[in-house]
Amino acid sequence: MQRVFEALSSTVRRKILAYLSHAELTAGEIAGRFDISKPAVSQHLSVLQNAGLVESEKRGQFVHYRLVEANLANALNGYLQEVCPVSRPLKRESAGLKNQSRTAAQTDEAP
Amino acid sequence: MQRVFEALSSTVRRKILAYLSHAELTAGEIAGRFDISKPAVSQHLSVLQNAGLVESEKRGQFVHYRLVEANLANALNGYLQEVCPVSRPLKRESAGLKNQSRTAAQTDEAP
DNA sequence: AATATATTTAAGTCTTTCGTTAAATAATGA
DNA sequence: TCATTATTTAACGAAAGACTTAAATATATT
Repeated sequence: MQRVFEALSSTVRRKILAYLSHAELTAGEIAGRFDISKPAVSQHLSVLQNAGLVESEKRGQFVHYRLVEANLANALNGYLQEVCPVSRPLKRESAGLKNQSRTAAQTDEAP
Repeated sequence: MQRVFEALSSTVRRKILAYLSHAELTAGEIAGRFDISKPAVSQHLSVLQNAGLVESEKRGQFVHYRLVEANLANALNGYLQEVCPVSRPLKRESAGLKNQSRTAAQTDEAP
């Protein structure tokens, strides 16, 4: 929990997760999408991996990274239900979603 | 988005939110639940307030803090829907849309 | 074997964050 | 008014985080 939220506190790391949500990528492909050095990206990937949000597999000389969706979803949904108990805020929550011009959904999402 | 995740990256701040999920509390009541100084807690409350996760109201000499559940839920659910494909089919289904696949843009920052 | 490519580790700097104590602000009550 | 209580602001040092470049490791190529 601590590591997940710390991992998510960085814009670069959230962007990495967004990239990985579309496709598995090598470390180099990820680094190529940022203006920072490869070692810097490598460190960000370590943080994400230690948080359980990504996993890596070495194939040949490349290291492929992929998102671990379940861990991200469980961490965020779990925390949400801890702090925003489902019983109480359903109506207010979906009203808020509509208000923010995001399509309202996921009020009854399974864990 | 940035401020929300930065706010959530601290254990103390997540605990404050947990306390506030059960009841509205004054700054002093919150500070009394931690072993750090009152100014430290006050700063944490500022971070939470700047992130839109809590709001405060001064009544007499006390400042009462309460959780803004909708903002927390929207931030976390919104991010999850961006990054976790599993949440997207549900979203489509409940919205009755026949949207093809993921929208490629909008990776991180909210519109 | 020698070289090139992909990635990580190491070491150092710079900035940010987290805590502290002391002082300021504001409401309460003797 | 003066003192007390509640809270925040200010200033500062210690710890942590995010970069950098240089070096190490591992795989592929010639």
